[in-house]
Amino acid sequence: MTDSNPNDSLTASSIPSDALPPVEQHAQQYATVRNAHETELIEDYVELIGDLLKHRGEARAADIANRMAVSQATVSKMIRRLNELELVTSKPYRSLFLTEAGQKMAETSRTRHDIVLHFLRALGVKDATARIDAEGMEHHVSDETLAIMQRFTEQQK
Amino acid sequence: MTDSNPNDSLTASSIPSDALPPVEQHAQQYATVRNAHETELIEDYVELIGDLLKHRGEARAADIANRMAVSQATVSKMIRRLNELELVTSKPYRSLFLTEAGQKMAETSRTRHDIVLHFLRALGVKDATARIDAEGMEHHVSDETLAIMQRFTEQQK
DNA sequence: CAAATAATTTAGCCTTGGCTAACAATGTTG
DNA sequence: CAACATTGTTAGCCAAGGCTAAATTATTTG
Repeated sequence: MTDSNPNDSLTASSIPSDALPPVEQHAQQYATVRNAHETELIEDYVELIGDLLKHRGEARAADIANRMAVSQATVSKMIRRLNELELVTSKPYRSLFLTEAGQKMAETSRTRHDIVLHFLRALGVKDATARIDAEGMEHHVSDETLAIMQRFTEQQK
Repeated sequence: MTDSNPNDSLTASSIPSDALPPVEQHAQQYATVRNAHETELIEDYVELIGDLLKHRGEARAADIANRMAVSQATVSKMIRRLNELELVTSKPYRSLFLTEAGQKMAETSRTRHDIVLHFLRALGVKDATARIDAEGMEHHVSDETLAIMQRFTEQQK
């Protein structure tokens, strides 16, 4: 129980963090993360498709592949999934469109993404780093934290 | 090549949040996240094993399974992987131990985790939420951002 | 100390999300 | 308009990380 971790420079904080949480709470943490992982790639695709439609007028599989640094085959397969999930509509060899559900998801993702990105910049993180971090963090930030981030960013202006 | 970006010549910081980043940068963001995904489960296991050893004196597969809300079979399979990666040592049907590399990873992960957790609490996020968010965020926070988070937390004291 | 219980491992299955290679459709251009 | 280039799809492979069921190995206890 006595913690003498030399690398932990934060043990002086008011709330100690070196105790194991109760099993149920701990399990909940991991389960939440696993759950996020199932949806985050989907959200990334939908968000990107929405962005491409907005800024380029069309979303082509080749563009997605380039922007995600992934093969076209991977994109093609994923688009089939998005179709099954009724998030996009597509005709073979033609550009993509978002369904209503897809648009809603794209918007939500984009908003979350922007809040996290702006927050990181407001904190003082360099742009390139903030973009990378935001991409990874956005799917793991609760609504509660998101609201706090947004407030923080507003106050910095 | 489609998707040439007319805004590529602008400096990063002047790109408004609703513009698409240059393809290479965008690709880098996604690649970084994919890369993080490959290691984060490993890190979670190693971190948890380290915590169990520290607080309970031993790390048993059943405890890991309970705390991760995952089957024992899944844990057993993962332990084989951790062995191959030379992060843990184990004899069949016996408790686990971390190798030197494993200990180092556990410590690093724990430190990152704590910094993020303390930061979120310093921001004003409720404890239970902060724990869940920290679990998901920790693997996606760059060293740069981590340092800023730590500084922020210190100033709040 | 034998039997019951608990813990661990193995086997075999599934889904996801990558890949390459080959093929098909579309677009471009000499 | 025929040939070439680009884009999209399909087939088939792989590894990771879940699961259940069954077998194996401790551990506890009557």
